[in-house]
Amino acid sequence: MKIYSIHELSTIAGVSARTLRYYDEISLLKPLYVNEAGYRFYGEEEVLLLQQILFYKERGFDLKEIKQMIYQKDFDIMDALKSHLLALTKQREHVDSLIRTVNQTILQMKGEREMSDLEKFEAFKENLVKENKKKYGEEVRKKYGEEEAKACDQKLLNMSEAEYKRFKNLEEDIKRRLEKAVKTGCRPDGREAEEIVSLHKEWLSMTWKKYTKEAHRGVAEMYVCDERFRMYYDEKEAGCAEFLRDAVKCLA
Amino acid sequence: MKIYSIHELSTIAGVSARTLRYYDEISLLKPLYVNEAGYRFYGEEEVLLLQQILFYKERGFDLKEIKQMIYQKDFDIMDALKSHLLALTKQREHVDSLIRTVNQTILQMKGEREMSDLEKFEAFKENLVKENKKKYGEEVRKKYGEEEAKACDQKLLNMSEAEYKRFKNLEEDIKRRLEKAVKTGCRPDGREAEEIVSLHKEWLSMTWKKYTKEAHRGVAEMYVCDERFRMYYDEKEAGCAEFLRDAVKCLA
DNA sequence: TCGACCTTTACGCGGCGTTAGGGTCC
DNA sequence: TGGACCCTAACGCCGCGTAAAGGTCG
Repeated sequence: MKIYSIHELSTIAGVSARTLRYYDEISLLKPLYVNEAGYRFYGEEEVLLLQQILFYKERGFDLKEIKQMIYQKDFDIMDALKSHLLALTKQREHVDSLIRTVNQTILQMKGEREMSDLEKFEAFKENLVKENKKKYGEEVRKKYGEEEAKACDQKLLNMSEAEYKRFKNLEEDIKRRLEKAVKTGCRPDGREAEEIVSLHKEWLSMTWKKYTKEAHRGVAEMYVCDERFRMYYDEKEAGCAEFLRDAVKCLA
Repeated sequence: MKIYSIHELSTIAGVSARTLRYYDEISLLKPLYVNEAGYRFYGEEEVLLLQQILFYKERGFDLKEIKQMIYQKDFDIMDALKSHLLALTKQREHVDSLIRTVNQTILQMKGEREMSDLEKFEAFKENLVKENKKKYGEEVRKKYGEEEAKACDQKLLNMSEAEYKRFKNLEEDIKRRLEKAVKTGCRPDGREAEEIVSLHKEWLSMTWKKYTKEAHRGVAEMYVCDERFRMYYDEKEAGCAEFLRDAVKCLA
């Protein structure tokens, strides 16, 4: 089993050694063992616990609460992980809500919209922590049961960071080549267009169960209709979304 | 102009009165004026400043830093808002990254995947704060110029909370009716299907610039191919995504 | 005159950062 | 033997919460 010194663990986990000593002091995370000189050493179980601690911290629990949770007699890491998933999806909604508030405030400053003072703070209040804390106790386990599938099974969010980065790179590559193709006036039934369509197919296939031409054409059509997508493709060069749609229409 | 007492402001902003007094004490947020009895009163400008303070807090700045930023000679709320947008989109990515880590950890615990100890903490480290703090200073303004469009112009995130809630309600309504239709064995070319398709069209139109049947059919096709969507519709009742696709094919 | 609001002053806490002074490992 | 690591002990900071003791407003 891999054993870590205090500095090693602090490095891989991105916390300070002082923090680990403090966690030891308050018995939140004890080392696996301590040698005669007093040096602390941590094993695999401690690594997992530390990860749990950090997740709970992200969710806004204080250390005392965390201690109670992870040293409950029936603490189950699997349950905890599922609970993190739920909490994190709430976090996402919270951030989205903040983004909307910023956007609305911008619109208001431009004079394009009215906004009450209450609205300006709505997003901050969303009882994040309260909601969060309710979600543990006895009836949690049932809740997980119901909501588990909802939170877990989005393919994108199930990728590893490595996979995700590859996915993102491909996405950017497609965008760059699209921009160039439009700028240089390529034809949507030409050689380069064909390659772009093929890359796009590959990219779609990373998240699709079964690829079909019809769906591919449909998505391309949507890129033009849905502003969120069109703005993405047309960000630097107008007409990219349409070029992609036409290319897919011709070549997919 | 609307004038708020300390308690009123604390209520609409979701902070404590103590906090406001503390902000006064450290000269982070002074009242508009103080009456003879020492009562504090806040006006519209203070409301806006408090909103800025809270945004910066969400981004992880401490009060001293915030003070420096908002009392810079050339502080511009519009610039600040745009900077918040950028920071918040990073936050979203951060949360997504955490979600992926949780999912991967779950897979590892099920024995379906290997995971290094480093990977377990990758998402926590993402130099959120550091990245965040770099993004202010002289060269910020240029940056905004470049990235502004990217961050701002997603239609969904530009909705007000009220609009957004209506949007979400419609979404849920569609889902419920779909589930019922599938469960009761409705035909995809029947009466109820027609209504669902119509609701779905309305829902799409809330984010689409121009609605077209082709795009509608395409999206419906995609719902079946892309797990992320199919899982959403099929969550409680299998076959919803396919039902919707078939209905759209027949009736749109 | 009452009760809801406001004030200042002061102590305390959580979660560490940060020395200071010294031991240990290879 | 040196330098990279480790230790404990102690103080200090930030951002408030909280309580005490009292003034003010309608």
